[in-house]
Amino acid sequence: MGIAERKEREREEVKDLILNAAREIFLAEGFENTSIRKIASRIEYSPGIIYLHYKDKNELFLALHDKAFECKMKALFYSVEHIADPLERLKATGESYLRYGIDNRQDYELMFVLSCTMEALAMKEEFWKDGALAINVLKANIQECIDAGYFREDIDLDETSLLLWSHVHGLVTLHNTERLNIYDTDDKEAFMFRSMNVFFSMVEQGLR
Amino acid sequence: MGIAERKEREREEVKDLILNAAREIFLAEGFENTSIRKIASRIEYSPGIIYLHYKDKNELFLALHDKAFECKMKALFYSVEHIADPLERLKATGESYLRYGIDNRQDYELMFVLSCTMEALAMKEEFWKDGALAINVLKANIQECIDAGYFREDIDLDETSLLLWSHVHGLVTLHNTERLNIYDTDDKEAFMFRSMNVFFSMVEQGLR
DNA sequence: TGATAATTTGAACACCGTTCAATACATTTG
DNA sequence: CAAATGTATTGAACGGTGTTCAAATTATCA
Repeated sequence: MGIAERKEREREEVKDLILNAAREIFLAEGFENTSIRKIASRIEYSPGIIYLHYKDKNELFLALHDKAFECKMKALFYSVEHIADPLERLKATGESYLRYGIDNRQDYELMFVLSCTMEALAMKEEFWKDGALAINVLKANIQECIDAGYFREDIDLDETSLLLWSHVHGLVTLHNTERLNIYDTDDKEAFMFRSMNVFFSMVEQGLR
Repeated sequence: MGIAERKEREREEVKDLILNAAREIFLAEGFENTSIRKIASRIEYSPGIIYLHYKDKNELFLALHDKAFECKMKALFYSVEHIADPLERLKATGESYLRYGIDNRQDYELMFVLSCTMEALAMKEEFWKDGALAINVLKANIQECIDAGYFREDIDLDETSLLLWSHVHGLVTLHNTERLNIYDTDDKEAFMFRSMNVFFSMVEQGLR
């Protein structure tokens, strides 16, 4: 029965078409300006088609979220995998995260800010697959730092990972929402990275 | 010339009416659901009236932003003013900030997340009055910690204040956007405060 | 080829921010 | 006091939004 399979394949193709168009518009124009009608007209279908593949706009953006997460988080951790020293790798991860967050605002918003994606997620059971994975890599890295004698042994992996994550997340979001303008600095990015250096030197000394 | 003054007073009254209605709806239903039409109908005026007092929706929200900032930041710093020890006061400030951020999501979003307010601000010249003020209090507190011998003398006030701010801001925003759900904890709030304690113990040891 | 099933459409609904000619009201003038 | 002027407010209209669903189109099967 090759016919049913072809149908299924064609369905998936349209679904991908939608997702890619959505992604393109989203990256170029942001969440607010990515409308169902725009997506539909870009792929030369009627608006209704989207609702035959995604329950609503939230679910479409959740699909974008998942794809970005899958792709970008893997790339992030992969890019620092070669660094043998766990503390150096931890620092490099933070720097890459910050770099990525400010160079890819839309993606970052999709993954870590927008709540429409979380609303869609809450409707599902499979809570956090890739997200949990990323946190696990971070926690493993912290454990390595403990094992290597950089950090003392009694620190909690969850608490410490949140401590690190919230710091870089805070930097990215303050930057991306223009809140760093209160600081009277010419080069905001350099300023952030300097602040991050202070943070890491503090981590190095303070978790020992 | 009492007549012109009365007119002016009436104008201000309507402007305040708008602002208060906007605030009420915003607090109850969030940014997305606060529409010009809803605000107008609540105060029993037509939608057009709002545009006679505010250039657009962004400027209306900037007014809400300014009011929240003026009121809430003052209250925050005032609530810890009595603590003599600078390090203890710094910790208390962080805890109050976190507490406020998660107990008042809408207000927090208004002050530190929404970019519509920043877009409206960018159109104005008077950049950051209250915001800068808040950062200055924080920087002064850090300076006191240096003077009291808690922190070493060569740390940079700007970098360190950003370090502290971005941490608590990160915690609040991760919490408020449901991103802490990746952690398998029952009590997210307690978890955050524990993480913050680790952070402060790290600050204490790492900035000395 | 005709009947049936699956796919896709696009008009319709109830909203949104924003504008602006027209209306309603207040004040001043004759 | 009435008419004329000036000001404040209205609300319909414009071009958008997410979403639904009867209807039209297209593809498969007998």
